[in-house]
This record gives sequence, structure tokens and C-alpha cells, in this order.
Amino acid sequence: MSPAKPSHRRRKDARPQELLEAALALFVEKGFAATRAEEVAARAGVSKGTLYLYYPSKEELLKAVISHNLSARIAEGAVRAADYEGSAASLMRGILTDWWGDLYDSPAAGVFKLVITEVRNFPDIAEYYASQVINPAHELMGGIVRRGIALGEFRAVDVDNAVHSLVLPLVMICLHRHSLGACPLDWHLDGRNFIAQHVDLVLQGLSLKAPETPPSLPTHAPTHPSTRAA
Amino acid sequence: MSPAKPSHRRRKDARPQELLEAALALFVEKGFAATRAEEVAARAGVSKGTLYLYYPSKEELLKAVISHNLSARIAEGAVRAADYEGSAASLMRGILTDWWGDLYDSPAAGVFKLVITEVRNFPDIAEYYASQVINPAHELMGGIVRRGIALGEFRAVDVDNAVHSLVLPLVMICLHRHSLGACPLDWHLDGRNFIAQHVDLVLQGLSLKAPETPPSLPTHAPTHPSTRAA
Amino acid sequence: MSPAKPSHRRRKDARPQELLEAALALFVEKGFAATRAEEVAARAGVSKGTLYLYYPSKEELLKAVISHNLSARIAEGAVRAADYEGSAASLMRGILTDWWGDLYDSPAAGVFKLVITEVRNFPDIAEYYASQVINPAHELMGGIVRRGIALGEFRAVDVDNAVHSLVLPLVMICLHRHSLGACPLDWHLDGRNFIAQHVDLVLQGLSLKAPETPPSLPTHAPTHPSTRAA
Amino acid sequence: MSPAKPSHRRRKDARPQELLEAALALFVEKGFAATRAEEVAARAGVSKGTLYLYYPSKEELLKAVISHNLSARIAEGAVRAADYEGSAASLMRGILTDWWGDLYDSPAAGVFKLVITEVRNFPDIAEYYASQVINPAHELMGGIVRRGIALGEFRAVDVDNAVHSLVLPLVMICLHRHSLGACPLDWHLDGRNFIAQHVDLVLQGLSLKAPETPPSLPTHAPTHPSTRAA
DNA sequence: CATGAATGAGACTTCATTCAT
DNA sequence: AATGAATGAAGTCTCATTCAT
Repeated sequence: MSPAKPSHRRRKDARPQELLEAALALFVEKGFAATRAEEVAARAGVSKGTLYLYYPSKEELLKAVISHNLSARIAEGAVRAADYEGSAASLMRGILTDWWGDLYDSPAAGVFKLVITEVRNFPDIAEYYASQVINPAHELMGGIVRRGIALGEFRAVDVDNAVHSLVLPLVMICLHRHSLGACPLDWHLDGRNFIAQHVDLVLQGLSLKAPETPPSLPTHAPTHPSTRAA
Repeated sequence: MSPAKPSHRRRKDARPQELLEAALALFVEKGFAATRAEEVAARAGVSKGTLYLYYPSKEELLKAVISHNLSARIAEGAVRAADYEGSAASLMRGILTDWWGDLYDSPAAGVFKLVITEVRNFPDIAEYYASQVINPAHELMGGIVRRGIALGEFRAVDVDNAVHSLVLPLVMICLHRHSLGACPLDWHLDGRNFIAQHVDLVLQGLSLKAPETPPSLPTHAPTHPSTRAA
Repeated sequence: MSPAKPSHRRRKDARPQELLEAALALFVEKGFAATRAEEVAARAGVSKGTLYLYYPSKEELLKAVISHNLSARIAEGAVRAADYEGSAASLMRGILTDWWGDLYDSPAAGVFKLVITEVRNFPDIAEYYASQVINPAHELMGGIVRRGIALGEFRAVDVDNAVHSLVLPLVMICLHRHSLGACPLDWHLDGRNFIAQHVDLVLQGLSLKAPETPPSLPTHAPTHPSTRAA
Repeated sequence: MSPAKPSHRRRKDARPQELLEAALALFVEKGFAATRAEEVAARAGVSKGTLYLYYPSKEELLKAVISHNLSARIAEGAVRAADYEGSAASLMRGILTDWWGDLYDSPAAGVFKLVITEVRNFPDIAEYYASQVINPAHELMGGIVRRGIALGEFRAVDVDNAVHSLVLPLVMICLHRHSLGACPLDWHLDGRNFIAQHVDLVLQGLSLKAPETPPSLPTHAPTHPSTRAA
């Protein structure tokens, strides 16, 4: 009846999730090798031994962290794209702005850093990540670009490269947020602002038409020296 | 005794450089924490003790690796830009294609991964890297973009964001080359090909003019499923 | 509620015995230190916590295992000897063949291994075992030998040594059964066959008379290479 | 020049042997699982880390201990038997009294306890021990018994069983010395005395002739209650 | 200068034991 | 009574660093 004192049982159910969150934060911050298992446990509010009740080793915990933070989001974007009926450009803009914007602000963005950092030490991760994340996401984006070309909206560019031009900077700002961006420097990157303008810029590059003239002014203070990244 | 025996003398002088190269390769491949000092020494062909003759600790070795691999290249690009007399677009294309292309193919590209991975554990790196690498490079690129806008070649976009749109994917493919790209998967990224097309695409997005029609065909096999990155 | 539900009641009463059996088997197989309390519980079909309801610690469980498996058998042999009226040799033969033969085939034989293995870590065991097992058993055997000497049946050998000559090999095959004998090798020891012939051989050595001639043939296939022990 | 201060080099050569001796003593005393690696190192006068310079794991150390303490002695006995020219009985008496007597007094006697104790946890040991120790030793003894039978010195008993009757008690007193025999009790076993009388007794049992009469008196204080074992 | 044996702090992992349910 | 989640002391093994040779 009382909402307080989570029961023995309730705690047990929540543990894996709590441990995963703690592990994600610490692995992303300090790296896998430099994070002690005990730190993860402490951050999740349990003792060292409890961690091993749920994950048989630090390495298995890493793998769980990576797969857990990807499963949900991937499908979401695909659904959105499938339902869409507008232009390729507006769909692309919508997905990159909203879906990626949310990802950028969520802890899951740290997984990019984790994968980049650890994939060579744990080759299992490579195959998993390629097949479960990169391929689906790339197919999704590539499909939109191809649709735009087919409909005469985009130039007939190389699709894979175009997708990379669109997406790699967004991956990069996720990395940045969890590396240099987390350090106390005198400048920072406004991720969502960058996403919007980056997508505009590349979509303009893909477009068959000349830009509207006169071009709109930038939406934020122009060229202040304190806004650069990576 | 004799002034000769150059092999021995030369080796001694070359030691720091050899250790730096070994350390770069290993730190990039496995991460700083997961690389053993003895491995670095072995790869450089010396014993564990010798490493400590040249660098007082593993951490100092890391810092030396990072600063060593940046000093030279930065200035180089600046010189080139200062001398240039053509259009902003062609200067940008030249720098990004040649200078970045060479960087991409050199071991120094690994420093990006190293910095991303280790900044948060070694805050000294952040300030050094921001002031010695990011700022100069960003200023260089930003200057070119500003020149293009001033000359009526580019639209009046936000300069910082535009620089990021141009540069972040190039950083990203450097990271990729030393993480997923180094794993045995069934697809790979052609970095120099991507660079060329990416720069074209973004410069087109910056341009005030409509693209030439009909658009040129992609310069390589179109949309082969085995070319994606991230 | 009802006095029935015997299965539940019986289980409860049987618990200590079941735990003792499980512990004996596991301690003998893997050693005390290498056996986990939870394994014992699992083999007895209860949970880890239940074990501690019956025995306050793993060490107490060990002591219970040792004392439990000795109490009954010791007295049994003494009774038998006291009642006997035949020759010393036939009494000895009977006891060693039947009583030891049964012991050899029972799980209690493992206690020898357990004691040998663990006495030095748990000095309590030494005194208990010496006074409760070795001394009574040795007295029993020694008495028979002495009777045989007194009756002119045996030579006037050193009684203690003779008892050891008779008994130590039987202890040894019990140890063997639970160590090397339990490993998958290409030969095995036929314990009861050995006991019979060993007792004959030593009793012949004790005897004042020359062996019957011609000597009887061995009772099983002679000198087959697959019968050796320890 | 000075005999003291063993050089860096000399120490290194001696380390494996020192570690093996320390490990043998401790594994025999406390059991493998209950001995901490650091204890072994400390007894050998080195630090924890040094142990791992010479043996890659505690388990490999165990295997080295077992194999090291067997190689030499086995061959020795065989040579002795091959050269011998006297009667089977005197050869057997000589080997068991001298060779086994020395073994009994040496630390290597502890290996029996170690093997008995650990063989089920490390199946590798079983095969090694069976083929390298038991088989050669059994063949050696069996050969002597067979020679005795062939020469009309012994009765035509089952050879394997006879060997066991001779040898198992000797194995047993080795075990005893390192288990109960090492505990502070009020009685002890005189191993060499027992060996001599045991061999006499069994050889008499094997003999075709009646014992000399009157039988010789026991060679030590008769039937003192403080001489019994296991 | 160079080596590599030695060290010992520290990391991962296990498991006897406790206790809320 | 019975359970099994939780704990933390303790054990195995690693590796950065030192120093005698």
C-alpha cells in the first residue's frame, strides 16, 4: 500500500537496468578498462558482489550496455520513416532533427564513444554493432535519399557517401559531448542548433535548385569565437 | 671511441621517436589503460626499463604522443592557406582533399581516437588540444569560409557550423579507420573517395549558384551495399 | 494443521541426514575448501539458507560429516569380535572381508580421504578421530592378533606392526576408490578381491606353518595388466 | 669471490626450485585450495608477483610440483633392480627398505597426499600419475615377484595383488606422516621400523617355506599402546 | 645506457554468511 | 521453516614502476 520501501522483489527487477545505467555512464566517462567494477556497483547503489549476481563479468556487462541502448531506438526511426508521406527533404530533416536530437541529449549517445573505444578489444561488438545498428540505420537514410533522387528532388549523387555526409557529423557531436565537450573549456557546442543547420546545408547541397535569395541570416549570434567543436 | 658505429648512436637518438610511434599505435588500437608499458617497449624493440629512461611514466608518454603528432601538421596547413590566391571553394577543396587525405592515411589520424578516448581521464589534454589543435584549425577553416562569403562565393551561413559540417565527417572517418574500420567486417569505407564527394556536396550547399545540370554521375560504383561507415 | 502431510514432516526430519550425505559426497570428491556451501545445499535439494538452519557453518558441517559416519560402524565390529569363538585367523578373515568389504562399498569409505585431507586444517578432528576410530579399531585388531599368538596360531610378531600390515592396505583402497579410482583410466582395482587375497597373504605370513603345497592358483585371471592401484 | 650475496642471476636460476619446495610443503600441509599463492611466495622468500614470473597460475604450479617430485626417483629404483643379482626376496627387501625408506623421510613423500587429494579436481594429474608413477613402479615390483615365483622362491600368488599388499601400506604411511602423523597426538608411527617388519611379514607370506622356529622376537619394545597409525 | 628480475598496490571475481521476506 | 538477494572479506592474478647488475 505504501508507495515507499521498494520490496525485495521490486529491487531485484530493477537492478539490471540500474546497473546498466551506471555502467553506461562510467564506461563512457572513463573508458571500460579504467572503470572498476566496484565503481559501477557503487553508482548503482549496490555492493560489488551484487553486480556479479546480474552479470557474470565486467565484459558481459559491457556487451549488455551496448546492446541494451540500441535495441529500442533503432526500430522507432524506421517506423517513422515508413509512415511518412511528405518530401524526402522534410522527412530527412524531421528524422535527423527530432530523432537524432533526442538521442544526442540522452545517455545512449555515449554508446558511440563506447563502441569506437572498445570495438577493437572486443571483436564480438563489431559484428553486433554493424548488423544491428549501422546497417539498419544506413538503410533507412539511404532509402530516403534514393527516394529523393527518384522523385527528382535530389541530385543523383552517390547515396552512401551522401548518407555519410549527413550522419557522420551527428555521430561526431555525440562523441564530442562525452569527450572534449564534457571538459571545462571556455566554449561549447550547441548540438541541436548545429544539427538543424547542418541538415539544411547538406540538403541544400543535394538539392537541384539554387538557394533562395537572399539567404536567411543565421539563427544565432554569428561567428562568435566560442562556438567550435572537436 | 671511434666516431663511427653510427647504428648504435643513431638508435639512441631515434629511441624517443620509435617509442612514440609504438605507443601511438598501441594506445590507438587498445586504449591507454589496456596497453601495457611493456608492450610499448617491445614494439619499439627495447626493454621495459628503457622506456622509463625516456619517459618518466606511462601517462607522460601519452601526453608526448598526443602533442608530438600534432605540432608539425597544423602549421603546414596554415602556410598553404596563407599563400593561396584562388577561390575559397578551391582552396577549401584543396586543403581538405590533400592535407586531410594525407592525415587520414597517416598514423597521426589515430590521435583523434586517442584524444576522444582519454581526455576525460587526463584533463591536461583537453586544454592543450583545444588551444593547439582545434582553435588553430578552426580559425583556418573559418577564415576561408568567411573569405568565400565576403567575396560573394558562399551564402552567408553560420561560419562555425559550416566549418563543423565540413570537418566533423573527416574527423569521423579518421576515428572509424582506427575502430570499426579496423575490424574484419564485410564492408569498408573508401576514405579519400568520401572526402572528395563530401567536400563537393557541402561546398555545393554553401554555393549561391544552382548545381550544373545534368548533375554528374557519381565517380565510383553507385550505391554498392558494402560502403557505409560510422 | 492435520497431523498428516507426512511428506513434509518427514522431509524436515530427514534434512540433517540428507545434508550430511550431500556434504560427504562433495567434500570427498572435491575437498572441503573447494566445495561451496551452495553446492551442498543444492545436492540435498534445499536452498543455501536452509543449510545454515541446520549447521552453523561449513566447518561444523564438516565435523558433523566425519563423526556421523563413524559412530555406528565401529561398535558393530567390536560386538562381532567379542562373540566369536573360532580361530584368530578365521575371525580376522571374517572381519576384514565382511566388515571392511561393506565399508569399502559404502559412502562412508570416503571419510578416510576426508580425514587425511583435512586433519591438519582442523586439529579438532585429529583427536576425535584418533580416540573414536583408530584406537578402538586398532585395539580390536590387536586383540585378535594377540589371541592368535597366545594360542600358538601366529608367530610372536610385533602386534602393532602386524595390525598395520593387515589394515593399512584396506584403508588405502578406500582412499583409492575416491581419488584415482574415480578417474577415467583404463584400469581399475577390484577391492573385494584384493581384500581376500591380502588377508590370506598376511595371515600366511603370520602363520607358524608352511603353506599348503601345491599352492592354490590365484582366484582370478593371473597378472592381468589392468589391475593395479595407488 | 665472496661466497655470499647470490648474484641476480644465481637467484633467478634457483627460484623455480625454491618455489616448488615451498609449494610442496604448503600444498601438502593445507591442501591446494586452502593455500594462498602469497603464502607460497612468502615461504620461498619472494613476493606474490615473483611467483607468477615463474608459474603462470596456481594450478600450473601444482602440476609442476607433482611432476618435479617424481621424475628422478622413479628411474633410480629401476636401475637398482636391473643390476641386482641376489634372490627376489632380498632385492625386494632392499628396495622397499632403502628406496622407500628414503622417500618416506623426504618431502617428496607428500606428493602422495597431494595426488590423492587433488586428482579429482585436476584430471590431467590422473593420467600423468598413472603412466609416470604407478605403472613403472608397479611393473618394477611385479617383475621381482614374478622372478621369485619363477625361481621357486615364492608361491604362485596373484602378482598384482601381492604387489599391492607390499606397497600400499608404504604409500599409506607416507600419507599418514603428512596428515594425522603431523598432528600433536600422544603416539606416533616409526615408519622405517614398520617398513622392515611389514616387508618381512609379507615376504614370509609369499615364501614356500615355513618360518624359522622359534620365531625371532620383535625388534623393538613389544606392543606398546603408543604405536599405531591411520 | 640498457636490461629484466622483483615488487606490491590494486583489479576482478568468488563465496561463506546474513537477513528481509 | 525456507528462500535467495545482498554483502564484503579474501583470493587470484596483473602490471606500472624500481633498481641491481
